[in-house]
Amino acid sequence: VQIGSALVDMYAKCGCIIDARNVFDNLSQRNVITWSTMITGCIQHALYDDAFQLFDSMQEQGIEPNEVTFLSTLKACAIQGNIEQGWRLHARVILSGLGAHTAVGNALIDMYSAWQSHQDTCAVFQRMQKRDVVSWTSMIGMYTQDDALGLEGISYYGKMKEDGIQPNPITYGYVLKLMSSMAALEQGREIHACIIEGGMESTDIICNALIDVYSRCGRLMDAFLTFERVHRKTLSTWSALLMACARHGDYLLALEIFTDMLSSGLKPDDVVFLCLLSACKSVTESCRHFKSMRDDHGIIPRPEHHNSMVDVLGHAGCLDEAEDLLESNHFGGN
RNA sequence: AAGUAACGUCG
Repeated sequence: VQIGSALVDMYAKCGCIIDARNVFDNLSQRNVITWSTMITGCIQHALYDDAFQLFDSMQEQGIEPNEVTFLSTLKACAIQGNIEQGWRLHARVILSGLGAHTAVGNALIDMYSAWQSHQDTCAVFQRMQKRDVVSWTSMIGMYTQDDALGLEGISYYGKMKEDGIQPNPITYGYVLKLMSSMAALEQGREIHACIIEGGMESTDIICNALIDVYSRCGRLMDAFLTFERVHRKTLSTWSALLMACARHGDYLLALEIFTDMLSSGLKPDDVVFLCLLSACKSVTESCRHFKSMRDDHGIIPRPEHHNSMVDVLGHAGCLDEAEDLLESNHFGGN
């Protein structure tokens, strides 16, 4: 059974979900782990219907889902916004006696938060018996969805510390995001001090968040200094810096950054181009990058890219061209 | 042998 489960897992993680399924179907012995592995594999490949069919079949065959099974199926409901299935799972969690399981509770928080059901999220959180970093961090994360709720998010950060739970870089990533959206500078400094105290000031996730904070405060230099400290620069890192240039109105600098990024070997994605386009001031530059994105990098323009172009055209006073572009934009952007 | 929060654009 163990070998079988491991095989299914291996194929699923290699991206061969078909092979995983073949192995799974041909196994003579399957336990909860085998089923959960297969279900998780399907979910990672966005095969949600298959996942839930398997979830039903396993029970028909007398195998009860355990906490791990619930963790991945709840996540699937969160991602696809499958409300009926999510409620059903929540009920099943309670029936299975897993109502007090911390990780399962966290998955529920995350699901309701992804659905934007504020009430349900809070209800689950309050009923939890043991809350860990993930529970608190997920709550704080929920409050980053809406700028108006920033203060509430910060209050969770305070309560978390009172509760003796140590925030981690992910927590601080969210907290910094809240701070910058509220433009709370003094509080931001306090947080920064805590981050340094915790020895987390050089973790990539925090640096990426800091680049953003600095750029919103107009501190381009600090954004750059932070950028230098990032060990593994990802697309997020680069686009945060591109946005910093864009906010600063420095197209040439953005272009230089973009070129550096290309020579570092990373492949730009649609978001990187959005940032670059938002730094463009002239129609020629903007068109050039737009075409290069589509033709050289094979990225299908989204409505947002067109909108970015429309902005530049508008600023340049080319209203007719802007209108043409808007009309050719069939994706419903404005 | 399976598992929950993870940083960038606009939203």
